[in-house]
Amino acid sequence: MTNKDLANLIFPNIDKSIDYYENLYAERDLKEGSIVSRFAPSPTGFVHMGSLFSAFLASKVAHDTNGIFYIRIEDTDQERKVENGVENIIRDLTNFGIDIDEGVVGENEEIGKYGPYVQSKRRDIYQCYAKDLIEKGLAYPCFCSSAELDEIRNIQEVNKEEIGYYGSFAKCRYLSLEEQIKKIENGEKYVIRLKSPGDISHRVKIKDLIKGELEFPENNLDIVIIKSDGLPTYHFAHAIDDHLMHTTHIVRGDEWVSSLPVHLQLFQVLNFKFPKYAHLSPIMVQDGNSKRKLSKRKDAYAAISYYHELGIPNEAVKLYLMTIANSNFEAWYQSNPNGTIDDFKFDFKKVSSSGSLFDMDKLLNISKNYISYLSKEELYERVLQWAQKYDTELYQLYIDHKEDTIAFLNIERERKKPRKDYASFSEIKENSWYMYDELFDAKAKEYILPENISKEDAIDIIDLYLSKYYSENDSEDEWFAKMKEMCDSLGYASNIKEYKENKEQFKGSIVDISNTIRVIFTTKMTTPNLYDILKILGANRMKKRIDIFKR
RNA sequence: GGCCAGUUGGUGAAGCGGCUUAACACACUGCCCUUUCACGGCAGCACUCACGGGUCCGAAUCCCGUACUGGUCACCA
Repeated sequence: MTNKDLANLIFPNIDKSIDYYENLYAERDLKEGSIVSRFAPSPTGFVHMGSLFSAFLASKVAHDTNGIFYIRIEDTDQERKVENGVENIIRDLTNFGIDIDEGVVGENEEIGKYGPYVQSKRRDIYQCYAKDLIEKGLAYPCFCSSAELDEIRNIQEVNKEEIGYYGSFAKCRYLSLEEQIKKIENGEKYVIRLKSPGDISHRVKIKDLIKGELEFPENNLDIVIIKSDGLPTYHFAHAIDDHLMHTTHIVRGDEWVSSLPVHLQLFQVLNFKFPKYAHLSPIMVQDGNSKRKLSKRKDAYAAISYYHELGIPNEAVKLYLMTIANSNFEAWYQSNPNGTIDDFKFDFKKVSSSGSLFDMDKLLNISKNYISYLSKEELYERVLQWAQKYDTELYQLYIDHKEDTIAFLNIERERKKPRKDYASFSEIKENSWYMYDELFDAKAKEYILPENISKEDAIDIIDLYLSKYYSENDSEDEWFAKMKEMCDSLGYASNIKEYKENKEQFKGSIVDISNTIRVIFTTKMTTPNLYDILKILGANRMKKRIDIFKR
């Protein structure tokens, strides 16, 4: 009886050698310094902000260095698998504008030479390496039931001993080959465990690109590498896949740092080159007095679909994520206003090693800025696209009134510091409905005039304005000069300063007059520049709206 | 409980032993500009860097301890 017999008994159908796979998945032909990174989600639901964050950064570093960013699906937990899981993930990523170079790109679609990229389809590969380990006496079958494992744990807890399957607690480690074979032939269920060569009194040092030098006790736990269903655990799959797929940088959440000693050991035992790690701190959220990880269940805004529905541009979300990721990004972006994230060189060293609180205000502000710098045509197109999906009424209005819409969106836009009105596309309608007769006419209107102007005053003002002062073709300067002229003739101050100094001498000021006009045409006291609004409305529609106001 | 990490304002943070009377951005407040709003400008917002010790001529920056926060200790990833 030899280890080889045992290995053959356990994996009778594995006939390839590890050399076969080593040769099949040859080194990548990339330039020195090119980063190969990956996003490796479990298909358990949609992509949320946290995983998007790591996917985004992983793709960013790869693309910064002309490397490869690929997607691998980690579906070794068959129980947690979700219907359409893969499709949802790919959709979320592509909707978000993350370019996938390789790997899974659809439910049953993949590209690249290092596949399959779905772990459940790589069973033979994992088993091949596990078989090799058994042959070499570096892994063994373990027949302990979960009840036995619980018992071990209980004993360890009451004795305040190290918890886990190791040393004398690792009963199955000391089974003879004959016993092992007999148990297998009896049909007992088992897993494959690593025969850990580690010693807890030894320390291991591991450098993390974000967290810096980390030091741990060496792993001495005989961790499970192949589960009883024949699929690998995360740790084992990680080592095999990232080795075979030649991942250079592992970018993942920092919930993994504590398994680093296990991973290091696995790479050593398998004789693989240890990759570089970058462990990202999670995005946190304030919950009462404490902080917790952003949760897809508790926080609606954790879902990226939330931003799509709201009409917050992807770019804005990326900009936000990059400002949390690299503290120097914001300053860079300010000094490179025409640059895009692609031009910015991401640096792991600048990543904060503690988790930051999710700041919606900041995101909204970034979005507001981003939208303000879109050209009028771009904005129109973007809103149109968004509305097609989320607001069909607005969509129709945008189609029917393209020219006026663009003119409206352009008010105070084409200048060095444009107006910042909207943090999201969904805010636009509530701030522009009055520009569309369809909405204006249908709406039950409430005109709130300036305090010192009665409805009768308002009617007098508007009649006088239209008959004597308004001319459709006036330039803004001419228009404003006439407004002043009218103010003076009516006994309202055309100069605010004068008005403030001698309030008693006037009935009011030009503010009252322009707001009266504003309210009559829009019902609102606050709008973008009145001159532009009137220009878009035009004389005919103005007259109609005056009639509506009078009744 | 063991192991690991983090702790600068309401938020994100800069800072790496003297240039810090702690950048910058968001939020907030006030003023100015102004036909409203928005933009813009200015000012205010941490008497101090979790706390306690130590090293040093000098500490937010280095060391030790404490507290707190987070992660992890599965046949889940």
